[in-house]
Amino acid sequence: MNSKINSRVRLEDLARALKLSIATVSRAMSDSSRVKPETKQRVLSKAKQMGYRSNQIAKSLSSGKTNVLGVIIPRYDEPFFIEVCRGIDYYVRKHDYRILINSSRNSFKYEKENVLAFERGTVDGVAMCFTHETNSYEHVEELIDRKMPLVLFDNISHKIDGAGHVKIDDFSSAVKAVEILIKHKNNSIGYIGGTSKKSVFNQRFDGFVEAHKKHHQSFKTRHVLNCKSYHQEHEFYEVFNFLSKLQDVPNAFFCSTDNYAILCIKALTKLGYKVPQDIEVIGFGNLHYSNMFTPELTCVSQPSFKMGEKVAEMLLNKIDKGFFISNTDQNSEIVLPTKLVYRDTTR
Amino acid sequence: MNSKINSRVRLEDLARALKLSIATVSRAMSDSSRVKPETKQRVLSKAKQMGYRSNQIAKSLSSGKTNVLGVIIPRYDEPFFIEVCRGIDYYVRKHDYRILINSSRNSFKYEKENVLAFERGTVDGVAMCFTHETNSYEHVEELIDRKMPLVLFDNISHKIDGAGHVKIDDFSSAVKAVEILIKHKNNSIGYIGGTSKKSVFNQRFDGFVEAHKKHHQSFKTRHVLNCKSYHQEHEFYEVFNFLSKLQDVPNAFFCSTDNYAILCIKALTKLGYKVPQDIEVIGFGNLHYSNMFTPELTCVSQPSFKMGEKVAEMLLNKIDKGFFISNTDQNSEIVLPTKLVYRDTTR
DNA sequence: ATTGATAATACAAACGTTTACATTATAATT
DNA sequence: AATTATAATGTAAACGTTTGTATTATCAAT
Repeated sequence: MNSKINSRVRLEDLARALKLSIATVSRAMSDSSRVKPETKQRVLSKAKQMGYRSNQIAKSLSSGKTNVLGVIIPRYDEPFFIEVCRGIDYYVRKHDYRILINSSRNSFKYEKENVLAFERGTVDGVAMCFTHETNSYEHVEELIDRKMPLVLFDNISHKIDGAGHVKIDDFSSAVKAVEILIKHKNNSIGYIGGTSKKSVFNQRFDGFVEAHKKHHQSFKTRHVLNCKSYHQEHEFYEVFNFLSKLQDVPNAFFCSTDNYAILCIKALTKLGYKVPQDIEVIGFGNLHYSNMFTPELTCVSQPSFKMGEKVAEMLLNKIDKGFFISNTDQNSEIVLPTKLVYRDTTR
Repeated sequence: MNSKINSRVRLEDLARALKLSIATVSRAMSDSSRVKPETKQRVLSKAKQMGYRSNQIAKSLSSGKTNVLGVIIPRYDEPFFIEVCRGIDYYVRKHDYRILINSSRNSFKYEKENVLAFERGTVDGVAMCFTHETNSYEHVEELIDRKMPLVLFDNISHKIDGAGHVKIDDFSSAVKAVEILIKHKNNSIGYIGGTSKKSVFNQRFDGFVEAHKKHHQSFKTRHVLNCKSYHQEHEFYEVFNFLSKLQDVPNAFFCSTDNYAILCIKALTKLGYKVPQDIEVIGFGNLHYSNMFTPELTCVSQPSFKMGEKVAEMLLNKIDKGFFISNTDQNSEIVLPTKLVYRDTTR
């Protein structure tokens, strides 16, 4: 069985040493009003002396609470997700919770595995962002059926009944960004973005389209690139290839992430264009390294840390209340504001 | 007590439904040879039908194993640490483990809290990197006393008896990098790095000194900067200030991280210098975005993902063996090789 | 049929807590 | 001194597993 039992101090050991019952010791440790101050003091100092550490597993089994939140992100190596995790962590620590992060490695299969793992009782609630592959939702619906508090964030194409939703308005944010480019008298604007399988990217592209429509301007399909690659280097070549083959390079680009914007600028520079003098570029995200580049990137700033905090807040509320905020409830969805950060890649 | 009991299917429910004992059902679920194939089949299909999910908490309490590894990193927002986590995660998943990441937020106080949390039985082992503030080690020694398998990585100034150690050779890597700059006939080389409180930075600086000594070349103390800031923007101004005040800007810089190298290049560019034509720069780390900058960064490549894998391997070995690889054991330390990646910031 | 071996299953304790309920101690009131 | 209220502590069940040991079933050999 348990191989470490011999070394661990348990409530029982404290109880024996103090000639008290386990119950009293337990209550003393949790500062219950039912044990007298003097006894509490004795227990506490004995606990310290004997190096007692409560067994969180036993506590969890008994109380039905783990004080751990599960977080499922599509991948580790995208700073946005880490930033959201940081926000979640920051918030929940104040409430004595910890987070267990699982990456889906960009695969629906792993996403399902991760959800399954969280059905095993190791977490009190789940925060989650879908991969680009996800287009069926039985796995999360089952999670909800099992009464697991769930909050979804970012990349939401599809509202899930019983889950909370935290996102930004990708569509209008994109509209605003592209409108800037239009107002700057760019009559030919290109779009470079990630896979069209990902809902957020589609919404940002739709915003790109909408801005054109709104201002009675048109764009060329050949100026639109939806990248398929996942590795940094491949992505760069995809962007570079795309741009180098164009006869008529647009005067401006709207990119669906900062990463694409940076790659776009790099490729344009390589092709002899100057940003922003010849061509303007706007990114999306505002990663912490976006202002380390020269020229510093103009972009839509996405409140990733804040998003994490909101996700956490919503999730802890759900856990607390012990019931489920319904989809019709105004609290089931939070849309966070974005803002445009003007830096050096626009004029 | 537990508020979810009503909904959860337990072994007992399966047992009752199948008119079997809990023990048999438990054994069937874990594919024990003591239960006959036909019964196993019945159990499995009933489990599926009733939507049974084993309770990991109960399992852990009973078996003394959580199948979770604790990982303590100084901070989330440094891609190096995330990359190490990714390596750990990648390795341990193959062995049915998960990781619980805790950030110390660059503070020794939180680091101790994190260690304490892991003494509560929620993890089977701990992987950890010290913050720059850490210079006392009772907390980890206590962890070891409590028989917790422990592997330290990166930033190790001080060997801890009973712990495993995984690192790179910061000193020689720095020597090699600076030697390149010397071979390129740079007779004046500067150093820009992080806080001298952090062991890895000291070791890299010592390498910088050693390379000079080895080649009978000297450097000026006024060409050395140990940054004190922690925020991206402050860091930039610190670097920019430092450089703008110099009468005699060196012909080359060795920076103790990629980040400083990038900030250094940005500052130099702002001051009108061309990299690498006027001034060469070498970074340290090889972050995934180091080659997105123009010019692409020449740097010492640190095998962060690999480091994670090695940490994980060592930790699982310790857990398996159930005993402690002593410090004298050759297996208690792994030093991973680095390599110099030549890109565009050197000639 | 009886015996014996072994396969299959059952019983019950253990893991370390929490907590409802029961008991005992203490102090205030008569 | 007896009664009562309440403060303090104790007893034991429960949380859902695993696993050592005990029991029963099965079947081959006599």
